[in-house]
Amino acid sequence: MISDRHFFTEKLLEWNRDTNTRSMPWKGEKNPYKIWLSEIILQQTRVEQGWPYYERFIQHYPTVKKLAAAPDEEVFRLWQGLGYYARCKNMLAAARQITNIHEGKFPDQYDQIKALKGIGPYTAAAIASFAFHLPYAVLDGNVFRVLARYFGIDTPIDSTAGKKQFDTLAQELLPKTHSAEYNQSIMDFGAVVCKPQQPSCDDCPLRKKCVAHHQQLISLLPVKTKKLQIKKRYFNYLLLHYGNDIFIRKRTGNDIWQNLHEFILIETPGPSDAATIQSSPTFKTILGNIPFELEGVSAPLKQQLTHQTIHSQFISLSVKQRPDLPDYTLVPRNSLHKYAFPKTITAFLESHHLQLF
DNA sequence: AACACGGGGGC
DNA sequence: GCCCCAGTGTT
Repeated sequence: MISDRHFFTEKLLEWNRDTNTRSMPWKGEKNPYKIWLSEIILQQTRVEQGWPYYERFIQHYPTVKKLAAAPDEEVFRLWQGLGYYARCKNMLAAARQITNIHEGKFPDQYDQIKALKGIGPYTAAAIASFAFHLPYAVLDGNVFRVLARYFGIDTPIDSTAGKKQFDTLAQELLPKTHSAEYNQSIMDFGAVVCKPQQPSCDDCPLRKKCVAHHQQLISLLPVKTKKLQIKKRYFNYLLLHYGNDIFIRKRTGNDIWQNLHEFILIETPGPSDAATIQSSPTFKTILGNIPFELEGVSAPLKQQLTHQTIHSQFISLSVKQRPDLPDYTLVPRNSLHKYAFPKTITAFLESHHLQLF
């Protein structure tokens, strides 16, 4: 077992030096701010998807102090479309933690790094090893997969026991004086060779001692237990025009699209046509007895999220008398570009050639 | 310990 | 349609 571990680590580093051609904009980066930014953006996000966002953020905010001083709305607008919006909120909070508590200097100890908002065990280990060469092993989707297959571990990776087992193993495998190189190697290896589907076992330098390869377990490892159930939700958006203005609000609470904006929302348990919406009690609460003109109704739009399928339709109305809507703000239609919206809404606006950018 | 959180891409 | 992606915070 011990020799298998030496074999594993040595072959991995050798593969990285001789064969690995994966290039990324932040590879070899030593600036902890840039490493941190890239890691936050890449959480649960493909490199190709996150790359342009990373470059835009670095361009707008070359230092953590610049980011900390930026207006929230401007930052959310830059994050728009990337998903998992709590990351953006936490990133901003962390930037301000660093500026206020650490005087703008990125902390260089694991515990201090992990204490920052939005930084968990993975990101803390990544920053600690890449920026400061501290001996912390990263544990991300790639590492779980590589370890589960090579060592033939069938403990579910989404269980507490599994996390602990893999974490212990990963930490034991880490060559303490080469943490950055090793962490980079195992993640690249998982992404390039030991891929989720159709891994390149024929070219794999580890296959000689890979348990999954020998026992035909490649497609069965790693094991995950949780299966997600997808809820259906029906969003009816009122585009309520008052002169050149329109009503929007910022989404708060624990629901989806935290901190993004939206129009007047009437959520219904099932599909509703525009006529049903207009005669609903909620609609009456919104408009009272104010006369309105129906401008148009969109076709139903569908957006697939990880845990939800959102069916939405947009109902355009105009009023000549201003309704009292304490939760909503009235903004000029041509200033909508200043606010961050979820994909469903930007897609709708673009398809109707409404000014957004 | 279980669950929620976006959007995109591969098959 | 299902799985995965340089995971974290909340309940």
